[in-house]
Amino acid sequence: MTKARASPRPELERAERIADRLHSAAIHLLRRLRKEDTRTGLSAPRLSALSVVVFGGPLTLGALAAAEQVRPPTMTRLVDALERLGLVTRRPDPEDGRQILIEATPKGKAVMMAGRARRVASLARAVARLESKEKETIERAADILERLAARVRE
Amino acid sequence: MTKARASPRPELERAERIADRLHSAAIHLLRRLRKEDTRTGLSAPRLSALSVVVFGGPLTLGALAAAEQVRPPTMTRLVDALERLGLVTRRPDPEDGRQILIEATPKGKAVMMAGRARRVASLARAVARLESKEKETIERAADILERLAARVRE
DNA sequence: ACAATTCGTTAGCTGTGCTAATTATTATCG
DNA sequence: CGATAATAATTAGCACAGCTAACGAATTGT
Repeated sequence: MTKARASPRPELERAERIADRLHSAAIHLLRRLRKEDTRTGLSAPRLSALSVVVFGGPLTLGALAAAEQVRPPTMTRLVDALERLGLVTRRPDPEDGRQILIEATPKGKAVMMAGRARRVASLARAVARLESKEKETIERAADILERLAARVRE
Repeated sequence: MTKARASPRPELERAERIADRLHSAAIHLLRRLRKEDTRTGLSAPRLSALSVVVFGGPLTLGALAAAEQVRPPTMTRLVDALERLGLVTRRPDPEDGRQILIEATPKGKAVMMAGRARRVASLARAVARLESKEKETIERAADILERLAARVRE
């Protein structure tokens, strides 16, 4: 705030304009990538949950539900489906009989990697076609967006 | 860049790394913003369809379905719901009896604007807290992301 | 004029999200 | 130690969103 006289409004409006476009861009981007995900034979929520299990090691159902920002009953059914498909296993937690530990099977890891590769590849091809200056911009932007997401409150 | 000797692989890997992080950032961002949307009393698909109707003037059901990348039966039910809520109207196309024209009511416009304002505002508050250099980066990134989304093929 | 196409709807399925209630286990406290 | 409270996962039952297939009404083309 230096010389700007009627400062608050224009600055907020600019932030709103940016916010609006970011929102729209994020929607369009994910809409395209979701189609790639379906080729794993897994829906988006299942693939996403599997991803957490694969990379996040064995974890309890509650922890997985929290990570996926979903209620436990929803996660119970997602895990049911993944277990039927032989992608994860349930096993009792040796230290707490109320909990279960969910872990990825080798098949689960393989499916996950293949799916991720496909999805990322289609976006990566588009990214690779950008000018190198643009590439730098969105590389920095990716970081900023993560921090932004974490800070969006209420 | 420049001095890289084994060029093709590293360049692709870099694109993949960027793609992966963009994907993740977009997911997290939208996950947060979706919560804001629910405060309109409308689900995300309904709000999104309403947005197209409000800003895209009267349009046919087929056109709306295409815009939302959804099949006609799905759109029929979304429009049913929006119509029951008094947010849009159906009226026959005077030039083609097979088609209908969907238009936003004043109430629909008001709800849309209020919802958009809330959603954008929460993101805008986070954006406004960024350093001005970061703001510039994501402003440029928003454009690039849109073009990126349009170019993701296959 | 009649056959083919197009548009929207209906019917019926799968999947994902929720809350409320149940069951089993662990923690707490008197 | 034992009764009670709290916690973890599940089950039951609801709403909504996506799909394909099938259908009726209207338009287009020959």
